[in-house]
Amino acid sequence: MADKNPSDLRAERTSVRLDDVDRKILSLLQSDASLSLDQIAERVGASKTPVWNRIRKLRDAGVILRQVAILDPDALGLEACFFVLVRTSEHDKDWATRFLQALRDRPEVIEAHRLAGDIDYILKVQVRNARAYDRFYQSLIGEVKIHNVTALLSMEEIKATSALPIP
Amino acid sequence: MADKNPSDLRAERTSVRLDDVDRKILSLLQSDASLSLDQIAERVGASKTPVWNRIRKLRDAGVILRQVAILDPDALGLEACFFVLVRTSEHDKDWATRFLQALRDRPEVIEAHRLAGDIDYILKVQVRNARAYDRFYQSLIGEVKIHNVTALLSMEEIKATSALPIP
DNA sequence: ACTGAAATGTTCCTGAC
DNA sequence: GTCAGGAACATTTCAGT
Repeated sequence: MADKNPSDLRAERTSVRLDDVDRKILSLLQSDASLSLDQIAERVGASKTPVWNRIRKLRDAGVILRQVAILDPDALGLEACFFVLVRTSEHDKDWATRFLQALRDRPEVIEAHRLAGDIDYILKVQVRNARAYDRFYQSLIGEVKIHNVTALLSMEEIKATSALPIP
Repeated sequence: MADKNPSDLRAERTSVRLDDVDRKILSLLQSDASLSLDQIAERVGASKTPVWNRIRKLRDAGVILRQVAILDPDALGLEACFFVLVRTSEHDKDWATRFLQALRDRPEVIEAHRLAGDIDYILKVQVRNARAYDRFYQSLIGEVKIHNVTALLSMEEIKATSALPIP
């Protein structure tokens, strides 16, 4: 996988200009990246060459980041999903660095965001069961000091898509 | 690609047995599904045919759900990400059906979970900016009655992966 | 800038061993 | 598990529109 270099000069600040054909291509690839060039060309109503050129351009422009396989958490026995709301008292840079590293090092942490407002961080954590979550939690608070933690347990995944709304 | 038949007898309730080679294959495909069979075979230390048979088995068993392209939200101009905590007073089935449909219909809703505890639902919403979030919010509460909503604005995506921890 | 065709190399997938 | 081969596909190029 290509690393994201934050200092490189890709056109990420100014959002890329897309026409309807680009949008259709992106929309198709977001839902099924195993489609062949022939199938994509047919569905967007163009021929292979221009479609191929557009996909290349979208990749180079950084619109398409990568292609991945989506696995079923249940089939892997990962039946518990928690959203974790974190409040911290520490706000120095050293603490933040260690906290971020702790999150990046733990594969159970699927997603982590720093927030505006009185909750400082939100995590999405996918584990086998509640006991596995507790192990994760104990290990995390053992590694970095955290003021307050609220865990929200998901009972049902109503919707989960990797597809962004294409503007 | 083979169609998924929802009524078939896949072993999704009992988690599938995996050996180290399966785990390696899944781990590779989770981070880069554009790898060729040759490359995967080389990296897991096996030859093409057995690797191909394993991938087929993992697909048929429902462990590998699908293959998608991951897009960059910033490159698409989707610079605002909100986590939305929803409390409702209504708990009848009709309300739930309409609420779920409203979420499924809105492409800004990337993720939606029903929760245990005093917060009933959590949503992840990806939009262009705060104004677009407000439009989404107004439209949602206009469609279904919601008791209480808290929006958490993401300032920074610390980690975001589609890769599950493989047990 | 797109189409259609064609050439070439690569990869997939099957079947034999 | 290995190997080999035909089918399918991706990736260029090129002439015509």
